[in-house]
Amino acid sequence: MYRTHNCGELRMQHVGQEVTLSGWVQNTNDLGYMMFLNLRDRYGLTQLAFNEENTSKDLFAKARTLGREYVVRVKGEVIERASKNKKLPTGDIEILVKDLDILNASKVPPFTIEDDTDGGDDLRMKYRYLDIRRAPVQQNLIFRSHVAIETRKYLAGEGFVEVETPNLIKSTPEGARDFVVPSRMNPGQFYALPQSPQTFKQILMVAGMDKYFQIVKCFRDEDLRADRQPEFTQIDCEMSFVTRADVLRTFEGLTKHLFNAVCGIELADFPLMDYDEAMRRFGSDKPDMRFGMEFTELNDVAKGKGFGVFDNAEIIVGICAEGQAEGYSNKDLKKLTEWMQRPQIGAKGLVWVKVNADGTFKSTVGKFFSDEDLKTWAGKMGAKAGDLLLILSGETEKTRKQLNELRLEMGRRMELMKPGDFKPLWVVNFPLLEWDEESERFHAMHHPFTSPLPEDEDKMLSGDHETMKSLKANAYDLVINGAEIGGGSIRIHDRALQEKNFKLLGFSDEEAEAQFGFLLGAFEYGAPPHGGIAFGFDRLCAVMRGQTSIRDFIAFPKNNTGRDMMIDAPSPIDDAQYEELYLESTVKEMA
RNA sequence: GGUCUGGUAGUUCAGUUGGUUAGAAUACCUGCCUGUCACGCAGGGGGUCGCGGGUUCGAGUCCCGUCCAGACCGCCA
Repeated sequence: MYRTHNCGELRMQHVGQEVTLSGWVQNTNDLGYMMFLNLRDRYGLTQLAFNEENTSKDLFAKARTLGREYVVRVKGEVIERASKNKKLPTGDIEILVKDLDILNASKVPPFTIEDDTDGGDDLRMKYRYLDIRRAPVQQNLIFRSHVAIETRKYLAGEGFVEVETPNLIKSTPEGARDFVVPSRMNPGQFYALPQSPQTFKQILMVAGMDKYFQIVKCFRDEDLRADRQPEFTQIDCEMSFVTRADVLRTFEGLTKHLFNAVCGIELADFPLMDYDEAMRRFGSDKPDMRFGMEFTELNDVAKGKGFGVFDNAEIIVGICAEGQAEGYSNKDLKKLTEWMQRPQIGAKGLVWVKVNADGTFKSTVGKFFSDEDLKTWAGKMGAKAGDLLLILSGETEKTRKQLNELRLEMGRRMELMKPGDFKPLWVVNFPLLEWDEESERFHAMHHPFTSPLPEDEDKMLSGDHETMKSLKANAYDLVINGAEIGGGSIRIHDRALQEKNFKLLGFSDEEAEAQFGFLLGAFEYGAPPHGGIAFGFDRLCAVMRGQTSIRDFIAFPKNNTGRDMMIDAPSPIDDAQYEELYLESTVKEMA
């Protein structure tokens, strides 16, 4: 037998018992006449004690050969400690060891297996099996498991059926780049890994499954970020005979359940906000609602005073940073301006106004605007004495995006994003289409199966650019603390409307038929009205624990070049594999 | 595809205007230590300063190239 107890459960009540424990050596503490050792497993740490009085010479000598991360089994008696450690749950007791088996030796690990490791990311990923021995990483994976289990419980309770969909599917040019898998049995042909099970779940609705879900891996061959991996997990769902309200109610319920069951947090009802409103008030389709600092447009009060930059701008818009006037010197504001001018943000400049306590103003544009003018601005922006106004101008879409970055940066600097504070938001009525400069055509903002709002259906093929831009989709996103947690839509379930949408997106009838003929065909056999949603599971876990990097919630993540550092993938394949797969040698030479 | 930051001991980092034998902490090894728990004390080993080229009497330091890592922009229907 390897153990009677784990390393986290022994307490005073066990004193006197003979126990067997197995685990890893966390550290040794040799005082000469006696030696202590912490034994670690997933459940905690238990101190082992050896001393000259009660330990045989041989056993003591054997204990002294132990190094960090050795795997051992010990038998001994639980005794009360002479000096207790209040920091450990097991700190009242220790094991007086009578028998010690070394189950496996260990090399000295390249970084310390402690909560705050000294190892860098690179090393941690290469030795991920050592990294996962660390409590914080284990806690994240255990947390993730809880969220998955509670998701299944809740959705099963709502009558959802978990159905698996295939991983080897068909490549489509829409959307993200596909990962592609050559088919040996079909020379020159390729599978693609799914970017999402979208079409399959819709087919399941046509098939009458009514409520489907799946916790499913999805794959996108695009560049990575701290919150983006090439393979990631979604809570994917679809429901039949539902309206938007039904979907939102169900998944607001899921979200509340998860926060409650896993974190013990009661969330209030989620507000709804129109996409247009989110853009106007926050310059983002995923506003962080933990703090205000909303946008105020100043076009009507800042134009026509001879300041050319403003006079020629499509929009003049600002935020009010409460109480920040004193904290920012001219030098700080110059630095902030330069931060805004970095290519990543690309603002041309930044206008600032300090509201002084005596009712005067200090600003970059004092030459063009009187204190009376600035007072009007301050009033419009709801500013008080001591506040700092930050104002951008230019083309509407770009300027709002830039001011969004500034709002978030000020929020960070002013520490307005408080840990433990969760502010969910439904963003609804997204545009149906998005103009793509590069290919000079419209793309589906969500995906091509998203239904337009009913009142927009007739306008779909008008051909007028502005009308196309104004079309609204029955699509919705769940945003928590500025992170997009999930998105979905009420789908098209009618062949004619789906064909119309494909046409709008620049598909020829032949292309539509070749790529999505199976779906169009299915729509002809009694497709019910349906809609759904997908949550980014990794991201949800990270946000629930107040973290931004999803890598810490994935057991074996990839680095920012898409490489698995532990197994060293991707890697070349051998010549026989090339031949078997009928791949050209030119490809081989590049690898 | 682009911008920025970094690469020095097993590890995390410092290293001044270019100037003696490249340091600290930690880890590791040895010895001492009657209750440690970040134990303590004494000693020891450990370096192709990512790689290649250049400038210079002299390069960890400056320049060019390159590789690797990270953050971000593009991209992610």
